[in-house]
Amino acid sequence: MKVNDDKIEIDGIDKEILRFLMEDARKPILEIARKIGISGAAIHQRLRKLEQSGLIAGSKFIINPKVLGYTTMAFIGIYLDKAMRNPEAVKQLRKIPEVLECHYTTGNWSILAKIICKDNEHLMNLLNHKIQSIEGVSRTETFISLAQQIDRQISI
Amino acid sequence: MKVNDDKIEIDGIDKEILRFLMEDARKPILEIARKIGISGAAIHQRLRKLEQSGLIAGSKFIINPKVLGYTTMAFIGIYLDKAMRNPEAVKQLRKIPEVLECHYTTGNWSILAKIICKDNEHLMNLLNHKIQSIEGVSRTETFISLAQQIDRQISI
DNA sequence: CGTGAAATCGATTCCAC
DNA sequence: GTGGAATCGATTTCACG
Repeated sequence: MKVNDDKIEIDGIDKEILRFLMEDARKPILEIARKIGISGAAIHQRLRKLEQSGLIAGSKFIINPKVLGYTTMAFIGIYLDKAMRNPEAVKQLRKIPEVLECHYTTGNWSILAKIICKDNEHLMNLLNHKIQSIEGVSRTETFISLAQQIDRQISI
Repeated sequence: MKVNDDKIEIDGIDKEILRFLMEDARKPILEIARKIGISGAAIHQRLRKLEQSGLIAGSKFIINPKVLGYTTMAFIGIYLDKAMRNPEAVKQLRKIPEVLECHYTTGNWSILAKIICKDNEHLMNLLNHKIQSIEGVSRTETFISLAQQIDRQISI
């Protein structure tokens, strides 16, 4: 899909529509229409515009990992050997389903990853057997999330 | 909504349904029904079960912050004074819309936050004027995300 | 568990205004 | 922007297997 990164005009009505759908992607359009006093057709027109602008990147069902027994979230700072090409390490990380996010970062590490595990033992096995064994990974630093207090998107 | 954290049975059909909807929350149920060879009513029954189990935590439209000019993501490790009650700091962080995630973590910091900014200047202002000025924050360490390579949910 | 049908409502597009 | 028409999907309910 083409993305126009420039000249996006978002008015207050667009924001109201988006705020509803960012909370619940399946909220009925006609219900939103009634709440903000606009026709359903107008909402559809605006949503098409917002999709074409690239502002709406899609929609997702959100899964609660705790219900599947995944109760341990952690951030892993990864040191890579200078010789190692970072993309190869990322390719290996992508194969590990527990890795939810992976960023090239400034600062101490080459890569910062966010991972989800069932428990501390699972986390330890992941670190020792899967992440540490990636070629080029020299060292890792682990920060376990004891509790996530904020989880949201950009405010519009 | 009540959440049953135990005795959740997810079979292969549930997983197929969820995989579709985790990619696109507005994918037509009947389209999913046709693809996996089951009736629409059966999908609805399973979705009700999955919602009641708490596994489905909701659905969201995903907004692309870049289109709004937010191009700089960063992780901030926050050191808090021992005397400071952490919840008060979180309360202040919650008021800062640029803060997308906030975790109590093991390790060096008290808190690890993920934030989104328009640019480095915006990030600097946020750090100097909003985060550093929170009572109890003694020091911060900033890791700018140069590129996010992986962004996904738990695999089911 | 599953189905198919009915009923009601929403989604989506199109069009005339 | 609007409303109406048309077509399709969403959702629930139900009788049935």
